[in-house]
Amino acid sequence: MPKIVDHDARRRHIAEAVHRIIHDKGMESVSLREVAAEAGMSMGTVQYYVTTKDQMLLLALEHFRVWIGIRITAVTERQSTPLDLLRGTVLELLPLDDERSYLNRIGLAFQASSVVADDQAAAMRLGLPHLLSFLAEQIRAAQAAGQLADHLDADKEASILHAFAQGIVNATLVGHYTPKEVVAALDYHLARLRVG
Amino acid sequence: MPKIVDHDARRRHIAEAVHRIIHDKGMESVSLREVAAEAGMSMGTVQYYVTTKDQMLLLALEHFRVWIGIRITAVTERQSTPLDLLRGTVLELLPLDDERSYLNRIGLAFQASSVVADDQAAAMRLGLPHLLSFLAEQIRAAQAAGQLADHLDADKEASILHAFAQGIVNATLVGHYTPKEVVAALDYHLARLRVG
DNA sequence: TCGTTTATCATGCGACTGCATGATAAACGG
DNA sequence: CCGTTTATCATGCAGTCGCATGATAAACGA
Repeated sequence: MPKIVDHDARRRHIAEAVHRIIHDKGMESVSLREVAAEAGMSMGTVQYYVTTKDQMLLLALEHFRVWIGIRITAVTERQSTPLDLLRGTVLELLPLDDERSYLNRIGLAFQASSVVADDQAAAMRLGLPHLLSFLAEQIRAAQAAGQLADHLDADKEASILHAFAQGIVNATLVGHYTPKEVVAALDYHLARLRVG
Repeated sequence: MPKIVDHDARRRHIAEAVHRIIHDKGMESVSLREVAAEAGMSMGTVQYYVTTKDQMLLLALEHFRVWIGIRITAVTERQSTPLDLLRGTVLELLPLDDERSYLNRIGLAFQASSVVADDQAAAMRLGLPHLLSFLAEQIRAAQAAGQLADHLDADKEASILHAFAQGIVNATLVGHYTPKEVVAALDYHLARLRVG
C-alpha cells in the first residue's frame, strides 16, 4: 500500500477553501480552479477528491453543517441555566462578530443556492430538525426550571426563534442593524417568554 | 427624432427576464446571453440598456424592490382592521403560494448576492427602513385600536416580525414547513401580542 | 429625399468554465 | 529491485463568459 493520505483531512481542506471563497467573493466565483488555488493544490487534485463541481459544493455544505453543529453543541458546556443556554444557542447563530459573520455569509449563500439545487435542499432539510428540536428541548428545560412560561408551545417558539435568527442575518450583514440592536431585539423577545 | 421607444418598459422587461432566470436556474446562471434569450432580444440590445452585468443585476434588484413595495401597499386596500392589515402584510412576505414563492426565491438570491456586492447591499439598506416603519406603523395603529397590547415596542416587534418572515423562507422553500405550519406559527406569535 | 439620430443586431476577442486524459512521483509488497 | 497502487499534477478541449465593435434598420427633420 503506497502513500497513504488522510482523505477526510483533504476533503475538509477543500471544503474550507470553498467556504473562504464563498465568504470573500460569493458563491458565483466558486470554480474548480479558484478552489484549487485557494486550497494550495492543483486542479487535478481537487478533482481527485471530488468528481464534480456540484459534489464539491455539496461537500462544502455538509462540512458547513457539521461545523455549525459542533459550535452549537459547544455552547452547552459554557452556559449555566437552561435559559442562558437557549439564549447562548441563538446568539451563536447571529452575525455578532467577525467569526459569526463569516459563518452567516456562507450560510446565507447556501440558503439561496439550496433553493435551486435539489441535493443541497435535501442536505438543508436534513439539518433543520436537529437544530429545531435542540432549541425546543432547551425551551422545555427552561420551562421545567421555571424560567420560561409553561403555556409556551416549545416547538413553535423554537421555529420562531430560529426564523428570527435566520431572518435578521441579511439586514445585519448589510449594515442595517448593529450587533447591539440585534441582541436587544433578541432579549426583548426572550423577556416576554419568561414567567411572570 | 427617430424610432422612439419606452426605455422604462425595456428595462422592466429585462429586469423581469432576470427575475425569471434567478427563479428557474438561480443567480449563477444569470448571464447577458441567457437574459437576452429570456427577454427575446439580442444580447446587443440588452447591452444597449444596461452597460454591465453588475448594473443589470442592480436594475433587477431595484425593480424587485418596487414590485414588493407595490404588493405590500396593495394589501392596505383589502384589509379592514389594523391587526388584519398587519397580518396581511406579513402574509404577503411569506412563500405561501406559487406567486409568493416566486418572489421569495428571488429575494433570497438577492439577500445572498447583496452580501458580496456593495451596490446591491446599498439598495437593500435603502429598502429596509420603509418596510420596517410600515410594519411598526401598523402595530401602533393596532395598539391605538385596542387590538394589540400597549406595552409592545412597535419598532422591535416590527423587526421581529420582519425577521421571522425572512427567516422562515428558506426552510419553507426547501420543504421543511408547509404553508399551513408557517401561517400557524405566525398566528401563534400574533396571538401573544394581542391585548389580554 | 437626404442625413442625422435612435435602436437593434451579429460577430469577434480574450479569458474563464467544468471536465477528461495522460504523465509523473511516491510508497510499499513481492 | 521491481511492479503495483495511491496520489498529484499539467494540459487539452469544447463551451460559455463579459464586453467591445461595426454593421443595419427605422424614423423623423430639413
